Amino acid sequence: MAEDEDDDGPLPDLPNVEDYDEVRMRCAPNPNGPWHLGSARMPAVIGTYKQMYDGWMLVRFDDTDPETKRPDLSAYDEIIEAVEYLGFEPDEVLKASDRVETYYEHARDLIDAGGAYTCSCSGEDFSELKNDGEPCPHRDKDVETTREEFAAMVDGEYSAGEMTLRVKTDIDHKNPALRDWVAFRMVDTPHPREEASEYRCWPMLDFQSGVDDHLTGVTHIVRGIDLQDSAKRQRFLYDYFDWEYPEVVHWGHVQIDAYDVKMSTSTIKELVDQGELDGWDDPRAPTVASVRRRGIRGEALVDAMLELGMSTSDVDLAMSSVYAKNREYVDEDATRRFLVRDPVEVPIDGEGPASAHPPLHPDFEDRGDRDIPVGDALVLEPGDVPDAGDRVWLKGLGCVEAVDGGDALAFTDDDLSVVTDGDVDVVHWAPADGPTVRMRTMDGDEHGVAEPGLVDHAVDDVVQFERVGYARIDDLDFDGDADVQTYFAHP
RNA sequence: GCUCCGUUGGUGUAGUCCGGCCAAUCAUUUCGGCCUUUCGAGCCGAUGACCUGGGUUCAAAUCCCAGACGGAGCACCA
Repeated sequence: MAEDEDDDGPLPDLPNVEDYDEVRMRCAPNPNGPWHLGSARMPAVIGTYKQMYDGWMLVRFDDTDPETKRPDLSAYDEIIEAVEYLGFEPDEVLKASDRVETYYEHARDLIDAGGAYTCSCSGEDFSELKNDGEPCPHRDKDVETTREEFAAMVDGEYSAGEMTLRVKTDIDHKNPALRDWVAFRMVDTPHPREEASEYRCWPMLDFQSGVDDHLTGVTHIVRGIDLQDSAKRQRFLYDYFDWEYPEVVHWGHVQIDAYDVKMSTSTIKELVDQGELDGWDDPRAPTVASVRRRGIRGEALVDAMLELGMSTSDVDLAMSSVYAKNREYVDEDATRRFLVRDPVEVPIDGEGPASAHPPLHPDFEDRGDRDIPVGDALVLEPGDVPDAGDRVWLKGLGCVEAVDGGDALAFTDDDLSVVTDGDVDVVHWAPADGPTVRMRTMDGDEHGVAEPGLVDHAVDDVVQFERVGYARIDDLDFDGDADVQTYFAHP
């Protein structure tokens, strides 16, 4: 890879990079729950830009709403873990709820600059005036009164809804979304973090994030189109403070196919609470934790996210694209194993080998062979059981024919040519007394019997169940309804 | 209603700023073939797209106008 030049990297260039000594970016999640897959796009892109430009990345928890987007105390760590799983390391981690005093200080400065006023209008009243381009009666309040009332807000002397601090922008700006927006409001519910539980006066995102971006020297902001107007609102703030606004790039929303569950933190949380999902890492949940548990590499997710590019239109991420990327990472290390789902037990008689020795990995013969005993009965998947008189080739073992009206199998003396000629299908199989397996998939749990060697793996190994697909070994000491629990990744 | 933004094959993307080299790139998907005692990988091949209508021009995916469709914001959410 070329080191410099615009030799196309994995992402389009950020604007005006040459104007800055260092590209500094932030990933600003709301810790109101663990991450869904869409959230992974932010660290994937920002982390990649960090690598492209040898830049700096901050993870800043924008946890300034203790009520409607109430932080989940365990989500802070889970989000950092998710970032690391994706392969990135934040240079710094901040929590907005630790920085409330800083926001207050800037609010006071803004008030002194004549840039804000306390307002006791109800939401509806203000909205009505605003939509007509009319100032509210509080707009011309003198600075001293605003100072006092803001101090009272900070002291918690108002209840929710009674008082706000508004930034004075342009009350008849042609875009109604930009007119005199709220910078601080009262929240009665204490913040779940002990350290922040006394605050009642909380900044809104546009204020908090605007101040923090400047204070942390952020040069490039990457965010969703839902925050398109944010930059425009914050520019008023930056003008009052005489700050330079960072470069901004917006992208569209991501949808992910293949899931029945809506990709929204609140929806997933609800399903988990109701027990519809077995936690955030349920394979049916469109979450980072879920694909991780399935053995999908963070890098694969990142690669697929990067292919979505940076367009502002909404995009659909095909999980097949994630799977394609993941195969490239895991195939080489994925030991081949047999797993027979919905096993049908069939006795096997006649003369034949006592065991089979297919390779652990066909591309790496030097890794050795498996040892699969045959016994007097084996299991096949229902669709693989031959009808009476038909033959199948038991992979690694040999050709068998259905005898006794289809109730048993007997070895034939056919050689491999029957397979290469296309007359006989090759199927996977397992001894009937092999370890039982529960395999969790996006479409529900499957049960099966595997070859004995499966228990020799370690947790977290990704294996390839031949003719089934890749799966991660999850629990070798499973106390549920099987000996081993696995999570299916993808074909 | 007001204000932004977007629209290239099934999916995503390149190209659009500075019109011609674009009968449109790459990836994925799907389907064939080769190889293979699975699946995958690998190799070969196929299907498949410039939202619509006008205009400018020798020439438009690219510029202009209009429209359609889609998304976002107009919160004391982030």
